[in-house]
Amino acid sequence: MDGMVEENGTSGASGVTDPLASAASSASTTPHVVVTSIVQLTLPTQAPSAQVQSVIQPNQQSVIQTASNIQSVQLPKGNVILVSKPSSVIHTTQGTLQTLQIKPEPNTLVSTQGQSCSDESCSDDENPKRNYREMLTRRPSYRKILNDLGGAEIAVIPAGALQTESGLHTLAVSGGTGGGAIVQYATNQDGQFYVPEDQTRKRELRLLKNREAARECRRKKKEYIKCLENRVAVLENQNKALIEELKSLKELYCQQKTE
DNA sequence: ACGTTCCGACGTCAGCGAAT
DNA sequence: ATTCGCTGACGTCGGAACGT
Repeated sequence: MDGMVEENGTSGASGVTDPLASAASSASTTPHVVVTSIVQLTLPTQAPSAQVQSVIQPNQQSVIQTASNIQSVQLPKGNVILVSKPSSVIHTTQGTLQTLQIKPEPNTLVSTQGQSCSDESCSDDENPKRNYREMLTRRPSYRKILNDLGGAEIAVIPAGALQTESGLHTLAVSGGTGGGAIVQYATNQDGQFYVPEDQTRKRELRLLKNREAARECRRKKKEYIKCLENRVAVLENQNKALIEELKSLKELYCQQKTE
């Protein structure tokens, strides 16, 4: 933990966007956020040193981590942190652990209570494209279709059938994990099937990339759900507090009225 | 101990939109 | 038109929890 924490105390820190202004924008969802001071933090290590000038609400002890090496830096209470580097993670240590990852936009304000989150996945904005996509029903996979048809594990098409102009054949394959696949085969002089090497390599590369993409996608999805859950918790607390406030104000009003 | 059910993670396919 | 990345859907697997 050799991170450098530098207290500026003003919003005019070098190259720092005005946190108050940003806080105001996030205050639409978090009107109770009070900025007390600004911490400019340079995370340690040679690795992607996440320079963080970041954000947080008062009276919360927080931890900032870089996404890559997960080294954390404890911050004193009562500071506002402005994150200027994407791919940083902020954990609060108060109550249940909360994690926010700053992804796409630098200079995005983040609050540790999860009311506002820079990740697009945490946005309340309606995404028409996504909504549209969600409305679309997906057609069944080839594997399912084959199963429904009572198909065998592998449907082999005789050499010569479905031969394309390029001299390749198309086979529908199922089995193993996941859905079916359409694979192109060539035939040699004996009429036996083989898969061209470059095609095999391309396929392996595509599968590898997709594997990693799927992993990342799941990670983001989990993060998003956590973010939503945090938000629910925060809003529930706010709601409770407002109800209490309303109640006490009512009582006060009634008292004064009777006097 | 065993079978069953549930759950989370994974790999793959398919389809979409964006980038080229 | 093609390529690429993202993500929903699907099937599979392994482990935990549970009932018998």
